Formats: sequence, C-alpha cells, structure tokens
Amino acid sequence: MKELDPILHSQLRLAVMSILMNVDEADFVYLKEQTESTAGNLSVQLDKLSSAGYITVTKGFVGKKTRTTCQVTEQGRKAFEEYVEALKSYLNL
Amino acid sequence: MKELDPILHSQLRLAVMSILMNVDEADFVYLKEQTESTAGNLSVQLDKLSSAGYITVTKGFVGKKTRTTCQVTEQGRKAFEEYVEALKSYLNL
DNA sequence: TAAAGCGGTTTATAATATAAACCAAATTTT
DNA sequence: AAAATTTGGTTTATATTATAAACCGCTTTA
Repeated sequence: MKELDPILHSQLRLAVMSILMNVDEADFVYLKEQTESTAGNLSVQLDKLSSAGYITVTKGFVGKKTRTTCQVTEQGRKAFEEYVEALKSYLNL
Repeated sequence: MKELDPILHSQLRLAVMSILMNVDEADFVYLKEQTESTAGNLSVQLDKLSSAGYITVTKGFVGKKTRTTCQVTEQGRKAFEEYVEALKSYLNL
C-alpha cells in the first residue's frame, strides 16, 4: 500500500490545497471563509504547507489593509497529484 | 466543504477498511502483512473501527492457535462510501 | 524444561490538529 | 479625539491522535 503524504493527509491542509489547485491565488480571508476554519488553525496549516514548499505565502497591502495571498507551487501541484493517485488505490477508484 | 469522517481519515484505518471492502473477511496476521503495520498499532486501530461499528472482530481458533478475523459491517460500508464521496469533492474527481 | 516464536493487548510517548489568547493597525462610535 | 470595536492575522497552550515499545499467555522447538 502506498504512503499517503502526511502533509496533505489533513482535512484543512487538503481543503486549502484543493482550493488553490483551482484558482490562480487566494487570500487568507477567502480561505478562512471557504474552509470554515479558525484563523489560528489556518495560520498554522498555511505555515506547514509553506514550509513543505507546497505553497507560497505573500504579504501585501490593499489600500491600508494587509493582505496575505497564497499560491500553490509546482512542487505542491505535483505532491497533490501524487496524493490523489495514492488515495485512489485505497478508494478503489 | 464536506466533513471527512475522522475515523476513516487515518492511513492505517483507511487501509484496513479498503482491504475489508474487497474481501469477505481478513484476519489480523493478513491485515498486518498487507498494511505493513506493527501489531500494536493495528490492534488499536481495529479497536477504533470496531467501537465505531464499522467492523466486527471475531476471535476464534484454528487448531490450537488463536485467530482474529475482521469483517466490514453494513454501517462501515456506508461510511466508507460516504467518505469516498466526500473526498472526491476535495480531489476534483 | 528452558528458550524462542506466535498472536496479540496495554501503556507510554511522540506527533498533530485545534482553538484560545494575544497583538498591531485600522476603523467606528461617542 | 479618545475609547471601543473590528480586521487580519500570529503565538502558544491544550486536546486528540497515531505509533511503537513493552508486555503477556500460549505453543512449539531444542
């Protein structure tokens, strides 16, 4: 049985990656809304995805307000695809 | 985003369920081999699946040796199917 | 009959997920 | 214009979970 990448095998991190796979970029507030997570939890999980090299996190401004935007990296894309393949062998798809 | 059943969202428990979905029954030793898990870990996870009502665990004898066999329950089958559906929405399948 | 192996279970520990508490800057209220 | 509230987060403490190590009774083998 294939290994399931532990960085992706987490509900919240997987949800974030799933969203980022379908959009060019997404900001902290949007991800928080879509995933219905607390800010603290999201912050920690974004850090982990970032440390793993699966996403980039950029802090900028829109007017006077801060804005943190996330994008999936090529490495993250690849890891996600591999995770999906591995999971398929468990799910009988 | 759908909830991912935390009882199934665990590599080892998912592997066990995946195996049990495809066979009539499987014993402890077989599951241990297929999943390449330690006996202790497997024992704990089988307990959790059993407590959740997802599998039945039956202790019997073959000759003088004990034999623990597992089967997925109807409830377990349903939970597995639902988990697969929920995951699909994350994986873009 | 002592030692080693088989089939596990119990328990201790390491890792993980999650939320609570906190913080600085901006906005709104009085 | 001070005070209070909201926004957009981070840090830290706690609860949960996964995992392996230590253990146990029974059987087989030396």
